[in-house]
Amino acid sequence: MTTTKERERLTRERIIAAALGVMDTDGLEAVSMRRIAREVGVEAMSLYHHVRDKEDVLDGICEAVMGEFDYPDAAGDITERLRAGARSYRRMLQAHPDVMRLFAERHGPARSSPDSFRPMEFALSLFREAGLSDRDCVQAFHAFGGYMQGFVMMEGGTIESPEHVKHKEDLAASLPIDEFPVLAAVSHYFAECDGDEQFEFGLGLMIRGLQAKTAEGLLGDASAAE
Amino acid sequence: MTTTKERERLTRERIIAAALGVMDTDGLEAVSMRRIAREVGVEAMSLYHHVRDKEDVLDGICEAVMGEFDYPDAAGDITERLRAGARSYRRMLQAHPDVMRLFAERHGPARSSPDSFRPMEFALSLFREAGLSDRDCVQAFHAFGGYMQGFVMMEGGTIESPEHVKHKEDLAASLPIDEFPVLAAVSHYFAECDGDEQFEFGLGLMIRGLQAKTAEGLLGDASAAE
DNA sequence: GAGGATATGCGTACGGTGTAAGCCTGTCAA
DNA sequence: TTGACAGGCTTACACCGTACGCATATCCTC
Repeated sequence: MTTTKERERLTRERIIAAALGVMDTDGLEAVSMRRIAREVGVEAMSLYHHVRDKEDVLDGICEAVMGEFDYPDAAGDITERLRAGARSYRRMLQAHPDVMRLFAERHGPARSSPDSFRPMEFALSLFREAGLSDRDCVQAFHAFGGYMQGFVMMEGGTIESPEHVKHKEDLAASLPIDEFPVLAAVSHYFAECDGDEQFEFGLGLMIRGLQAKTAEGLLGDASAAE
Repeated sequence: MTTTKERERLTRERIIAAALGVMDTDGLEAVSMRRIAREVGVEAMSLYHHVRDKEDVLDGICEAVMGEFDYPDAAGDITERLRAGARSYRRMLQAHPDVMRLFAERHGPARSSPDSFRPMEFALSLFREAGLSDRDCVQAFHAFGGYMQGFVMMEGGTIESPEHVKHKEDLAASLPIDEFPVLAAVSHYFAECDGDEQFEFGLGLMIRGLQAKTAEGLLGDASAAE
């Protein structure tokens, strides 16, 4: 006779961890209440004692992932620290490829607990340290956040079937060259592109832009003072 | 007696247009085969004579949206043309808020027909005109594409219930100030932030970065020639 | 200890989903 | 006239989220 004692107690945390596990191994569509329940050794309806509904579980997944954000060491100059933070954020997202789809539904990471605001505070403090006005901190936050999430979203992550990849390549190769001259000319670089390098490139653009902005110094701040 | 003649002939295009309509008015979750069928005055299974499966319909939606991309006039200097292209892309996405969720599943716009490559060719030709090496064209494409899509994804679009918005504001307001000093200091700018302005800011960063890159001139090209 | 309250599990059931398989009929070529 | 076929419809199945009610294990109060 299994008592509540001997079978591990069901909690919201266990449920969300199980859901995250299912998402990572079998993809977002595999995440169903019945599947999560099976994973934790329980019937589907029992989950509802610990979570409001499925949406609540998905929010929990977002939170859990954000909780894995690895705050980089405060070493190097500020631009290097910005880079390190961005790399860390990308790694966090890449570790759970389908989480971007949840972010997309939620228009960004679901921030439903104080903890999930910590990476945000971290980012803002970096921008402030870089010498940006309060106003520009918010702007930069949106700019960098948009770039990082958009980039990871585009670069994929979930395993695409080889057949599917082949189909895309075939289509690209079959394009009429006279209508797509530039695409044809640069397609080689698309094929061999390295994710890390691409990410650094865009990151470099934004940081250079930021440097130009701070170089303007008081001008930028003055316009922000409104 | 309704003949095939008098009731408008069912086609893939009509199906996808209906699906897009449902998505725009009632959101992505409302897009079901039964609902689409009702919309075009038919039973669900009839759709399968014109469409492989639901995934095919969703791909079609992505294509249809990409087809709405409005190529801006070739006026002004190259940076202004880049800005105009980016604005146009954002407007396209904003016109169909939930399409970003489809893009997220597909790791970018589903490019399943030659037509859907046209905006890509356009973007690449702009970068080339800006003086970038072939290699940097691809890098810039990923950087700008990531930024634009990520930004639109974050800024939302689907109607969020007022209750939901209020909940988020309450949570943000309830954060302990000593743990979130920067967030507290700049929160005012989050509240009043204007989407257009934010978008331009990030866009400005990337373009400035690009200018710095092209200013290096031959150096950048030489390293790319490898 | 006895008794009741509460928390947490389970089972059943309903209305939704995507779609496989087969049927029925209007159109058209031979 | 006949036969093929395209393009609708119907039925059916396995899944989904979850409302509702019941059983039991735990704990608090007397």
